[in-house]
Amino acid sequence: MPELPEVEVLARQADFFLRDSIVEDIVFYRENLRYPLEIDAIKLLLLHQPIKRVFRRAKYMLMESPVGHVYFHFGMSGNFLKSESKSPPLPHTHFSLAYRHKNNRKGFFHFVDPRRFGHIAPILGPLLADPLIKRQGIEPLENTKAVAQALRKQAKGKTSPIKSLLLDGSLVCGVGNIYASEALFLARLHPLTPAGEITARGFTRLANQIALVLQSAIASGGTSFRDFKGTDGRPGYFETKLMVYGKKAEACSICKTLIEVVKISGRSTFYCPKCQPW
DNA sequence: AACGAGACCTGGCAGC
DNA sequence: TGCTGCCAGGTCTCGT
Repeated sequence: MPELPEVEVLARQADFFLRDSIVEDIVFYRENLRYPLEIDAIKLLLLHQPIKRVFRRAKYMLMESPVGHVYFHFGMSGNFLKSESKSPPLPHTHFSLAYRHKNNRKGFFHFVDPRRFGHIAPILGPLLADPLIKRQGIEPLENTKAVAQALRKQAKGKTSPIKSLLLDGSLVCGVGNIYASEALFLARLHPLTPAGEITARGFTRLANQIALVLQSAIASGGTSFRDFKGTDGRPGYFETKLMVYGKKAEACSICKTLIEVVKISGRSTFYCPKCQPW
């Protein structure tokens, strides 16, 4: 579920409520998610601390207090839901946080993740020195020229498909399976094109379209594919704007050719064979 | 070194 | 209706 836009939407909504709030209580409902949870360290960083801000880096949501950061990763099915009630809003709620804002407004956030591919972990030292943060690639919304250059440099001499390169988060972060298909469609590049064969102009087009599709998805509140919801439980509306993802055998909205699907490194990849010539 | 497959885990859905 | 098998947005690890 959550790629960059979905995490951005969750982080903005969480920031709105949690910035300048005190964390009054934290409850863990289990001792592990993807990995064992460092519950004591997370409590040390958040409990009774004021939240300075909540923001996103790559597909991670980061909560900052005066003593450090805690990151939330949402895996494939994770979500961060706001509620007025202390009790878990859904099955598979693994963590709850009670906050009180300095204006006395209070509430709860709940980390819900049925598949438990997500994780919550403390970052004790400086954020930029953390190994996890260090291995994240370029933010695709910040500098499209740098994205195009990085992709081009990495692609040099490579015969592996461009789609695989896009999913490498240590190069360009935050682009997941849905938006990789969408950006390649918008840039008119066949997903199986050997990365090394793409021209400089092709990479510029691709970097621009990655940024555009991500921005558009954020503006729409994320992709409500299957089960994604914002913290308020409302779905995003970007799904209605998807051009190829999940549209196998449907007519391309540009040329009416039927959308095809191919597995690339094990992930379903959707494309229009006419709009995206190889 | 670089790539792909497999693993993690649950829920939803299509097909029988 | 109910069972089985397949598929899913991410990312780490292992084997080739």
